[in-house]
Amino acid sequence: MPELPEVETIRNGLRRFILNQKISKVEILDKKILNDFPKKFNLLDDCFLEIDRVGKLLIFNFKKSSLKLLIHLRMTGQLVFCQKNKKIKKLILGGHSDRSTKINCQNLKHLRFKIIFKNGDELNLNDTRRFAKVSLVSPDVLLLEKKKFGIEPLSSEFSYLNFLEIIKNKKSKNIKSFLLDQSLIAGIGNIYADEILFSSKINPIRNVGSLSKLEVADLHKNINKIIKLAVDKKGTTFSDYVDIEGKSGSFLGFLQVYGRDALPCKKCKNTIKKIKLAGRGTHYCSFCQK
DNA sequence: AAGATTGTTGCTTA
DNA sequence: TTAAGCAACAATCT
Repeated sequence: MPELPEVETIRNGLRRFILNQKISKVEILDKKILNDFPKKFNLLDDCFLEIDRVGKLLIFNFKKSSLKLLIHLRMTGQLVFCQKNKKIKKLILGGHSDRSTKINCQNLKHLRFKIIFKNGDELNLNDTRRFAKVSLVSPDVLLLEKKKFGIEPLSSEFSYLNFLEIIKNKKSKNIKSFLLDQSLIAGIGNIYADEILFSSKINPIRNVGSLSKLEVADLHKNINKIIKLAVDKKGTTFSDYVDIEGKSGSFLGFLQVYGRDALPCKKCKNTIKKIKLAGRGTHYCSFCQK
């Protein structure tokens, strides 16, 4: 469930806690989540120098090793930072709003991967459904991976002109699947796709080619606006997320259509519809979105 | 108790 | 060549 804003929130949280901490051990508890991982590796006494993000993918850079640790949380992955002897013992840095997966350091049922630091702190990867992917790869492989991603919606690359360039070759594509396509624009998932389309007053069943110039311009603006706002609010899907000040992700209160099936539209009171599109539950207001 | 859920890949069909 | 649709992946909740 974590989309760009949630992954960015996780990245910011992690940077504050694990950078420059000496690593003492890497534990693999479930091999299924390993994607591309060497049998032998040495990260003892190494540490994380910086954490990057592309789309929904986290990229961990080491100080000594040239290898890159890649973590994709997919749908139910959660990163939990556990401090050994501090006031804040647990810090849930990712995951979803499902109450059943309230995670803590002692809940080992869904623990898949773990990094232990020399001072006793731990970074745990929990994942109920085991879809998460963890890789440890060379810089070359990372470059190949990065090429699969489209433009970053919060980068300066995401200009109106570049957006036109992306959209002009996809005229026959459905607008919702266009937004969800990671190779075109990186990081938008189901929640923000619905919110962006509501904000742009565009019906999700429309074809890209049917959009007017004005609608395309509006859509471009709203992709940036919604994603930026969601990052500011530290994401949506963090029922249990707490940052160091004890604040949780608050975009939930800003949602206009997602999860509001059969509820009145916040703008016009018309009933929000829910349909299946691009294989995903899609929420929209048939009055506001034409 | 069947169906829905979420992200991504991969297959099939048009 | 392109895109839509669907199953698969695994676990859990409704």
